Amino acid sequence: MSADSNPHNNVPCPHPEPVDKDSHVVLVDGSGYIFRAYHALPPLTRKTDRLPIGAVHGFSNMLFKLLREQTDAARPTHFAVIFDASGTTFRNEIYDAYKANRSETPEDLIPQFPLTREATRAFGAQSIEMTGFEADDLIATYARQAEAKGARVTIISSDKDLMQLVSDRVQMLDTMKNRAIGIPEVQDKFGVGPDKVIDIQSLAGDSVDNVPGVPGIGVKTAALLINEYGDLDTLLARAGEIKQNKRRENLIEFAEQARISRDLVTLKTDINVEVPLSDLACCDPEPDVLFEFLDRMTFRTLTNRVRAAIGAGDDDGLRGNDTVVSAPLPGADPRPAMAETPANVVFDKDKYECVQDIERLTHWIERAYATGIVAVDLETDGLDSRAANMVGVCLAVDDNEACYIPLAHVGADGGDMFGGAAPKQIPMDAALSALKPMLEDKTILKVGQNFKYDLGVFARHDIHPAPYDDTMLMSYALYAGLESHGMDAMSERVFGHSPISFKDIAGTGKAQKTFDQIALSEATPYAAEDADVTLRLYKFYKPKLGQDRVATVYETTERPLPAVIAMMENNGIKVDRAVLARLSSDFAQKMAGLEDEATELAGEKFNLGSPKQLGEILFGKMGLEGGKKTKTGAWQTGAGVLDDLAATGEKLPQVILDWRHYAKLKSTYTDALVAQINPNSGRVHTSYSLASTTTGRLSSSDPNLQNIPIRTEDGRKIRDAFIAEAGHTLVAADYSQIELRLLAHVADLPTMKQAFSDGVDIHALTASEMFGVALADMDAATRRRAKAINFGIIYGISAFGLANNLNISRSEASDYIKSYFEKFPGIKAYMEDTKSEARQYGYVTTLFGRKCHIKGITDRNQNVRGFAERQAINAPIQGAAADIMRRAMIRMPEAIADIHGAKMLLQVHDELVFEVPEGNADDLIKIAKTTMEGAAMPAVNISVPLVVDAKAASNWNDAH
DNA sequence: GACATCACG
DNA sequence: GACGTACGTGATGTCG
Repeated sequence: MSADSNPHNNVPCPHPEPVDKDSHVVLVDGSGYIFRAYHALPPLTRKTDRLPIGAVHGFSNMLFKLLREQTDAARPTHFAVIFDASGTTFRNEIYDAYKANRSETPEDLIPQFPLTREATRAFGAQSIEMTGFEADDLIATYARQAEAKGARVTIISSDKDLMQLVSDRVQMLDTMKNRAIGIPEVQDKFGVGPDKVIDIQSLAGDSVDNVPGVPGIGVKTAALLINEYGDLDTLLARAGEIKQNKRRENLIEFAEQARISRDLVTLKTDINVEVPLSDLACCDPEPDVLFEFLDRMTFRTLTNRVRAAIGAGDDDGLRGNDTVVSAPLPGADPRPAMAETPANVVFDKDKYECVQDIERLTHWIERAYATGIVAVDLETDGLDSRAANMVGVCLAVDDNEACYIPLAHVGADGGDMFGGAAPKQIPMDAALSALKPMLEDKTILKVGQNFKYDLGVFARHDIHPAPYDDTMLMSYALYAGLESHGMDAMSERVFGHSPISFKDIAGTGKAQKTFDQIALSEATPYAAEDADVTLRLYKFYKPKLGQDRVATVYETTERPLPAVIAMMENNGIKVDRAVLARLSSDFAQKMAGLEDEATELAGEKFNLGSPKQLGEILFGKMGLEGGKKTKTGAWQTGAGVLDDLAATGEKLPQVILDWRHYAKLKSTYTDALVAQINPNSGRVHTSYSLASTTTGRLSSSDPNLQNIPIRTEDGRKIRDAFIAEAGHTLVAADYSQIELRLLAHVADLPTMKQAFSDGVDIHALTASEMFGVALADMDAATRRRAKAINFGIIYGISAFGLANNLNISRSEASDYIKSYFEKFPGIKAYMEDTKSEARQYGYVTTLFGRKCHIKGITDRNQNVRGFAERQAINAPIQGAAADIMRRAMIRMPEAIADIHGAKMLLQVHDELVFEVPEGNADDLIKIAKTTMEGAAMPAVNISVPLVVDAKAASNWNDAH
């Protein structure tokens, strides 16, 4: 569409604004964007008529986002979208083959071109095009004009042809990758600064645009030559000096072709533009025009966002029938794009029902039977699934078809919370009796969000829902490391809908109400909405599991877990108060003594728990050398620093270290654990999070039972307090060296695999390989070094890290690493392959197919990228170990079912703790070992044996 | 609530 | 050549 054939294009701006040094001119490469959006984004079609609008959708979102930038620095003062006009350009006259090898424009993209122009104008931005010129030339002209007036310019594009425009005032922004391109990025890409980009492109050519360049010269060689000779003309003039025969001949023979190429790639900066720069000034969009457009496109979520942003428009008329659906991506497994938003999102809280009699409850249960699927959510008066009491149940059977069944609300409706009568409710026993058959019916799928919690509460009422799906775990299988899996955040991302927050109805802080105190009129919309959202999330995520190839991971290592973990959490472990109390007072005494010592050494009383005060005393008052500041400017007083100081013979640092040791043990363990003993069970019940790590590990909290001390003698004593019930015994079973075994398998390290098969001490073997010491003569210090290196490899080793850990020089550490790579070829390849996988896909995968998303792997900041690379190297190893443990845990309940009274209590990453009646310990050890050692099978046949050590004892300390 | 520190695998 | 780094977690106390 050319400028003069479309009366809407290139219209003057109603409010021209001169560009000056305070201006920020944003120029969008509209044509470039639409092609990229078309190929990169999932195909969307308007539901009403199948009109393809995916690229328009992406384009509109981008416009909106740019135009409502919140910071002054980022907000544009001038904004235009520049398009290619149809027809030939001056470049075709220079070189008739220019862009001749471009393929046909896809058919379903063509109708989207006029729509993007329309979107541009609807958002109040200028849409610019000119016959005979490409968008790039117009952008170049405007950019140079603005630059000359001292303005900042941002070009929205990732087209390398525009990189010649970059300067200290002009930067590019790739909105799809959210990457800024400035001078350093150009330097990275071309090996020269922006001012020499043209010379590089003239030599290297471009197969996409059919720019010929000089044969045999690519970007690397071109950069080499330009850096040596300065510019293209000099190079061509002195081409005879070049040593390499072929290169010299080509440069001479194709000199003219290089010059033509230069004319092709050089952007015109002197176009006599029809629309002056000042006319690009931003205008507020006309709400009527904008909403009409968005409505016609059926962009629901964007409509909502726009309305929220400009506070205009009303609900009526914009709520169309909907709308955008995504076409499936056949076999595609692209970079982990955010799930695109479905547009049929209308939440109608008025349709939610508060169920207060058994007839209505029966009605809802029948609906669940009719649909075969029901979202279930429990409301309780607390967050701890053992201490909390059930307050109500929510069900959802379809969009907006949800109900809340209050069961234990106190008087709040129509009375004060002390004197008011409780609202009308179905007696809990009656309601649960009615619900139980449906919840346990194997033909009805129950859908929950973090269903482990609900299962735990239901279990205390002897209800065991099955089968079930868990939306949190679906999201985890799909997006671990990329997105959070909380319901509110998912709802916002997927539907653009923020559910009522608990704080809104319960308040915050000390005055926060528990759910049973909330009036039904408020409780119903909140509670029913959670079930409604959960069911919708399920429908949205379920097909994605297959599309994104994580269905097996979800089904085998995620979905079965909540029931198993809920059972473990409910089991809890017995803790001996007396042992902890005695330790607590021991530690307190030790601390008191150390405090006196510290006061004396420092010459004043100070708070030993304050790193700030300590730093002042050590490095200020006492004037010790070797102090380092943290990034916030405080003195570092971590264990490493104090260790170094202690090694110089200084007394105070060691006293502090000892004091901290006892302070940690006392506050975090002896004192805190006692407070965590559940009054009903007399045991400690941790809570495991199934979806909070990036690698598939579980985490434990309230209290964390995965970090009970073991490495020091004092700390170990705390484990004496973890005991078996009378007449029972504890069994601890842990995988031996599972991560190193997995490393040997995935990196294919023959020497290491052989050692594991032979049952050789792996650290000694490593030491022997690296330092040439015979296994029989191995000394502890050498073995310790090798052990540190083995761990380092798993963590994505760096010379600095290893040096730090072993207290050796960096060059020495560097030599160790080099020698490790030589002795274990395969490691290097594994590391490179893994990093490359992460770069390509944005995630790495474990042996079992779990995806671990890695952020920052292509970041231009070396630190950020380095961190991401180490994560990428570690994640498949830690993740595979986690997968194996999950598989073992999932099989364990059935495996130990024959041992009456045997219970699984705890998981500590590579260890499981059981409680079993005395006399059955040997049976349990046998079964636990077999189950754990065989847990990778049949999915993966690990090429080294997995070995589990297990031991029974009356307390956790002795079980090791 | 951020930060520093330290417990675990 | 300089830059900061071991991987994954959660709980505690201090301090603004």
